[in-house]
Amino acid sequence: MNKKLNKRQIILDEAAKLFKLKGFGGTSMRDLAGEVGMEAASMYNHIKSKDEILEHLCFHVSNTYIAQLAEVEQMPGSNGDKLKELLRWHINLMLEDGAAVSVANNDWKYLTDSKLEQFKAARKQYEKGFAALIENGIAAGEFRPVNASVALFTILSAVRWVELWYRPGRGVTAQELEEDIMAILLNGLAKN
Amino acid sequence: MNKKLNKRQIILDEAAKLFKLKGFGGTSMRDLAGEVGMEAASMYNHIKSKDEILEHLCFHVSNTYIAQLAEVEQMPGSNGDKLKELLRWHINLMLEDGAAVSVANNDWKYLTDSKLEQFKAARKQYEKGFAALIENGIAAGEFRPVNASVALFTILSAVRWVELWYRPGRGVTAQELEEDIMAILLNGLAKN
DNA sequence: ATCAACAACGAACATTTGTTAGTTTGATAG
DNA sequence: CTATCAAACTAACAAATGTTCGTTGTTGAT
Repeated sequence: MNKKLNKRQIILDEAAKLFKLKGFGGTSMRDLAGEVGMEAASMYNHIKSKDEILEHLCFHVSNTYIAQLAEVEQMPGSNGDKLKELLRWHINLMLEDGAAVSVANNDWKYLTDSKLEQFKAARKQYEKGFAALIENGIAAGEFRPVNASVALFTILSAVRWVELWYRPGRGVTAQELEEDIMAILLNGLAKN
Repeated sequence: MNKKLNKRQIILDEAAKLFKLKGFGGTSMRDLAGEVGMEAASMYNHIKSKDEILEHLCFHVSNTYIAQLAEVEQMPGSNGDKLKELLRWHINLMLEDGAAVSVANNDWKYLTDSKLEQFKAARKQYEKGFAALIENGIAAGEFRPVNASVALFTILSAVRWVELWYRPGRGVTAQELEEDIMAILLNGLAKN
């Protein structure tokens, strides 16, 4: 049974890479099977359907997001500290699990019916919590008085392309990346 | 002949909307035809193929980008002024022609072979010019000394989601949007 | 040695896809 | 009225897609 979970995980991991590279619609089950090293039909011993793969990847990410938000909310410290921590976490997640995050960012729209609604709800929940953090910071005088939604999306989307662009050993270190992104966004939001 | 160009334009516009909504792979020619108000086969009197539609949308955007960059480069003023102008232009393009920009941002990977290379080259050219602008600003002491590539992608991707999120009349005005995004990014990049 | 469970396979399926061919319609110019 | 020509239609195509079925090894416990 250990082996079964293992093969399933391989399929999921490989799917994340392929979906990121060619998109959900652009990746056939035969493509994926080729990458995994078996026939397409064989994969159905480990997964239920192509949709299930997408669901797993998307909700794995959204669950992680929400869990991390809850953790940061309970942290001691100023709103600026919390935002900093969340931002740092986002960047690192991109560096560590970028393929899955990319799929959740780009291919969630191919989720089916109820799962789609579920995912959108999860995303909205995360965004609401994140926006509240910014609003609190503005109310406390820590942040520049901008529209919280605008700040939220500016920050979230700024982080998104780390994964599409960053390649280790290509002139920029991971630490430099983290520092510079955070410098721009946190100073941008800081009052004066 | 006027009418022919018109119908073609309708198809292209509707395709941009659908591709943005459901992705290139998720949109069938029959879907598109339904939206346009004719049979799928009839569209081939106006367009050459589904790929041609994608190519048109992508290169229309990349050409606009490059033209605008050239214009800004010739502008008088500091690097900060130029960056500000380019940023403002980006935001407005998102508000005016967001569907096409979305397609160029998300579905360019489905371009075929030589067109794909061509598009990547165009994008690289734009990024290089944009990065040079930032580097000049840093060298001139206008901007905080961050890695230019990191700054570039932070800015470019921050702008990307305007289109996915912004809906007129939903609490935030276009002007507020523009002001706040620019405030965060320009202050973030500004020295001190 | 036997049995059961699992995991891989080849073949086939029903659909959907982009696209082509041939035909009909409808407006316009002579 | 008729010839013309673009633009729409119906029908069909071959290819690709996700998935199912029945079979065949393979493994581990009894």
